[in-house]
Amino acid sequence: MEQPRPELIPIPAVRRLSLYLRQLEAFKRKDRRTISSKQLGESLGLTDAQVRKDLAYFGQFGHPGIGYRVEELIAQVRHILGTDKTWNVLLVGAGNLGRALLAYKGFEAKGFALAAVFDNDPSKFGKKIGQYTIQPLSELSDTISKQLIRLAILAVPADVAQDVADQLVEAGIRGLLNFAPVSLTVPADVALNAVDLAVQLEQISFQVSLASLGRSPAASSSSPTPADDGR
Amino acid sequence: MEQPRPELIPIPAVRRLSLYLRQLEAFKRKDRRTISSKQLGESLGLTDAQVRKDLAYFGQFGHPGIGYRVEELIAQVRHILGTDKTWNVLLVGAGNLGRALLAYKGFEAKGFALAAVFDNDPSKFGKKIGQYTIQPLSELSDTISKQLIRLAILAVPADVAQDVADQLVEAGIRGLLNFAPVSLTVPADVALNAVDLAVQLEQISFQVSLASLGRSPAASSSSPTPADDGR
DNA sequence: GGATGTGAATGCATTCACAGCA
DNA sequence: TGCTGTGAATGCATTCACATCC
Repeated sequence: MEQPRPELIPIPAVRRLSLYLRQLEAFKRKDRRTISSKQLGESLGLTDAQVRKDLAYFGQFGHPGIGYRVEELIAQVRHILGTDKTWNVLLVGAGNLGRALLAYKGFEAKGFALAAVFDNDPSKFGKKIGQYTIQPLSELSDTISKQLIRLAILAVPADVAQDVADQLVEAGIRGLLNFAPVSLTVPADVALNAVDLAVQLEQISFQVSLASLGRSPAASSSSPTPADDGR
Repeated sequence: MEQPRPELIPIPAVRRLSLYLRQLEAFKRKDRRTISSKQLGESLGLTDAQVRKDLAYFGQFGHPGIGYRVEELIAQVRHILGTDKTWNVLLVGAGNLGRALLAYKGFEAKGFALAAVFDNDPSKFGKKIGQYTIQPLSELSDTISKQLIRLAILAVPADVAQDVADQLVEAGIRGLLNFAPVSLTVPADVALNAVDLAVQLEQISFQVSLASLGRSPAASSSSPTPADDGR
């Protein structure tokens, strides 16, 4: 009955929650009505116990003997993640990456709506990208309060990223997704996640180097294995 | 003296290694010659003990009383990650995201070189993007063996991602960075990392929801805190 | 003094294994 | 029987604290 104290929820469990949601939506598209922890786990390369434990951190969603009802669990997970309502998201940086993110249509279905685009290059001010007009950073506070924006995506060059982040926080942004290859400093009450392409490639480089070297004499093992995901 | 067995290296330590490298390169640009575990840790929001333990998994790189010599440690970490040599990387998917990745110039400096671009849309075959000519997937094996490519970036729509991944593996790719929002299945000896934009935003949504709700009466805490990074 | 490298202690996260419900 | 939810047991990762070296 009691909601579990958020403090004791493992961060990895929250990350997996997003993956469960993605799988559940895929199962729903295939008209699956219910799913067991075993099946959901297998689709992600996880054990059934892991799936049950993760979900149990947030409440009791399953039905003994049945499993989880797909549609019901989707609604629950969306509610937990906060994506049952739509978030307005602001983008800073109208370079290549920024424009690609703008063009990506997958957001809306996931509960995020691009609401405004900013850049610090005066030559871009007023120009339109699709439906969006590029605004100068000086209009940040205004736009944020008028459109109730709380989340921002940062797709600016590394050398200005901290400066822009500071302005965003100052203007009231509560969560930040950083694509610039630098480590940002923000107040403790501002959520921060980072995606660094080079870091991702380096992780793969490490794994491949390791495999081609060591991996024991039986290096030619290639069982048609389950799925691993971004870590 | 002995190289530590790779099996007992924590995966989180490898992830942080990439972040250490990024910081070290930044310190080098500022002409720092040496750095202590404390300073390196602080720049990333980690403890000194964590930094020392992580680095010690891979060897003895420090100098008691001095710290780590920046340039020396950069070379060591690059060697560990396998980025002291350049990797040829292939891109599949010449859509918005793919083109943005192509345009991103940060790769070379990090040890990765875009070597070829593929798509499965016949109307794109032969077209040029920058210096790259878009090739059909049927030429995968050929190009991979001729240019010695082992890594691939997948920036295709979700519904064809698994199919393309299978072809890449079949053609000899050893590591895969997946941007499609699906969970891929690959053989155990193929390295796989995934970046899903929606998942990243959901994590932030969760954190922000949590903060605005609970976070104890003292919710107005905003100490100008250290850096958190992609998790 | 100022720093590393590292066993030992702690703290988290995962897995096990089973009671209980449909 | 089939499956969940969950304490208890295990296994990893982080932190502590100190011997050691410049």
